[in-house]
Amino acid sequence: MCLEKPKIIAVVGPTASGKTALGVGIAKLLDGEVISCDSMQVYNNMPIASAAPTAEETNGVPHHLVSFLSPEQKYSVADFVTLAVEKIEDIISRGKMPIIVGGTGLYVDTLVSGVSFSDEDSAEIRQKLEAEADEKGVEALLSRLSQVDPETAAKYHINDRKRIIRALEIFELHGKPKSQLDAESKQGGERYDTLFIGITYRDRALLYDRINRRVDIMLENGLLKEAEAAFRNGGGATSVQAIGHKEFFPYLKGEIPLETAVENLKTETRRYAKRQLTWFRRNQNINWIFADETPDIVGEAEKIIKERM
RNA sequence: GCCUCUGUAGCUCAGUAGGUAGAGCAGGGGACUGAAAAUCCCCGUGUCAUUGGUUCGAUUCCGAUCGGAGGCA
Repeated sequence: MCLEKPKIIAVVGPTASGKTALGVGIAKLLDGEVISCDSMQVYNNMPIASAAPTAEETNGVPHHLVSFLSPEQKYSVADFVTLAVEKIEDIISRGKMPIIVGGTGLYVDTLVSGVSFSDEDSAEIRQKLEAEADEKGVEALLSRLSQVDPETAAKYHINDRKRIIRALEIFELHGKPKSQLDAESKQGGERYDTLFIGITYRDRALLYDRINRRVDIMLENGLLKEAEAAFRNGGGATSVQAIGHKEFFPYLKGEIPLETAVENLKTETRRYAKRQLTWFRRNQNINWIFADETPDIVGEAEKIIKERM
């Protein structure tokens, strides 16, 4: 017996492209609820930096997985997928349409493609491997990896310390090479029948203009204060990574002028958008909408939905 | 007005003892399965300000012109 997979809609695209508005527009159209696929919006100390949807923006449409974690709490793809799957089931059970909206490509793809995770706790192993890398060098770890998992080792550059360590960590924890585990994790096949709608700008310069302007608006909305609060709390593992916080830390330490920090923030955001585009570009199933040549974006999305769903 | 320095990649600057040039940043492309807004890899042709001269050959030497910075007055 083969049950039909649940239908969901995924709205993806680079930062500042207008995903939030589109998600809300589609939700209104289909009586849906939004699940944020974003690794930073989950934290409750960075609503401005992460551009978490405001009450005004959501306009009554429920949004899930936003601003519910304090910055000390760890979060990962596995956590995200577990929570998102629950939310989606819940939304469907209430007869509503799940709409996943977000720019964290790894989260979106992992959720949709049906990768499954086992329980694991590898903090100790990782620490041990980190120490070993410091002592003997990453070369030693990579050569060990090529013994136990030649397929993965061949894909990694010697400087990709993080991934080399993770691959060894997986081997020590599960006794299986990462390449094998990855293959097994996909056995269930796609989790949903997903309609992808992407939003971006045909002219990259226009996207970059929007990013620059949005940073200025965030500043007007109190971004610096938000970053300062995070800084005073020791930064937290998350703010150290969060674009919109980390760029102000050197300024708050008195190392660079404010305007330099702002410039750096704009540059980092642009580069982030570029990486997001690289990620999404390889997904051939995305129906792209170009905001700079589409007067009625929600209308265009509606057309796509009617045609393909 | 005179003197000195300076004009090389989008930006900051190296460099060529004369044989058409290279770094950082920006920018572009790619990767990505428990940190992912993170992490990692690859990519550098530009009238060497303009214009004369010397030379087999000038971005490099000399002159003039036009920008820029500083000094003298």
